Amino acid sequence: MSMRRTRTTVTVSHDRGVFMISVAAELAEMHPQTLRMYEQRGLIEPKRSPKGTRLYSHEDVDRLRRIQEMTNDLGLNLAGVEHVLRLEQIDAVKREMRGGELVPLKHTRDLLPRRMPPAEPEPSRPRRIPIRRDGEQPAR
Amino acid sequence: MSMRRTRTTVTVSHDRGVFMISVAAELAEMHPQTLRMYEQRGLIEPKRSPKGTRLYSHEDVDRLRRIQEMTNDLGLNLAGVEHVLRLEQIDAVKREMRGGELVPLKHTRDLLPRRMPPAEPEPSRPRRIPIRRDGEQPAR
DNA sequence: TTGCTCCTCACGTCACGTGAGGTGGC
DNA sequence: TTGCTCCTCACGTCACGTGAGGTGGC
Repeated sequence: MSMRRTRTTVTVSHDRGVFMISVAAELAEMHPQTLRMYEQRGLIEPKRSPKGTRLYSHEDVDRLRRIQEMTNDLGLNLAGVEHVLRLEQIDAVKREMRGGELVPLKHTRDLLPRRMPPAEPEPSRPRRIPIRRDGEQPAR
Repeated sequence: MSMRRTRTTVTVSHDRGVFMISVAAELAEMHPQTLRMYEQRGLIEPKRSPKGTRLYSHEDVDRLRRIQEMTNDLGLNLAGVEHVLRLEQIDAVKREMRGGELVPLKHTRDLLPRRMPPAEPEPSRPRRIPIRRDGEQPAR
């Protein structure tokens, strides 16, 4: 009867990488390949085991579910998801330095980078650089 | 020399419909057809002349340029634009009833409608209702 | 061997912008 | 008549999700 433990509660730190990709995918109700894609786009950054296997934390899974929500329920594309998450980031920072003036949201976008901040590997690419107003005025 | 006015400044109320679609489109640097599309999706609601011609206000054009920015520079799709504009709306309301507690943004999305509020004619449609986790587990 | 991991490439579907086509009134 | 408006329909392009194919180590 070596140390028979009945019911043990294991506490896992919220940001510790514990789920391999198949498990994380199942928890987040996503395709594993999708998780890899999101990582490539810089939406999520799972830890890695020494062998290189992705390890997702509880926080990571939560984030994935939020992304899932925006993507599936609200229909945002990934650029939209990135933008919203960034807005929340900014909002969190502003709340942190509370007590000061609240910056009116109309100007908040001035704080947003046109390109992603240093940490992010890939910038959100513009969809198109259209040549607009073409064929609108024959010759003027 | 009947009433020769040199340099008159006309003041136009910011929400008064004054630009017909071709002008508004040029000011916003968009295709007129795009403006019609945005209206159909509930992103913009220009006034109408008695004859039914759309009349865009300065506010409308500003809004169009903001949409343009999100769409072209940041790559958001229209669902994303709707969402962001709605978030700002909520934020504005919260700021209005200032002095009270700030609602943490993590919970802000609980205030968001799954479907659009009364004023909006068309709800943002979900992109897909995927049957996920298919082909992931053969038989379990 | 099986079942996972890693990766890259390719295809199908959908959103969205815009062109076209036909109407009607200054 | 011309040039605008209105509308609807259709097509091309791109994003994104996912399947497939081939690798390697418990």
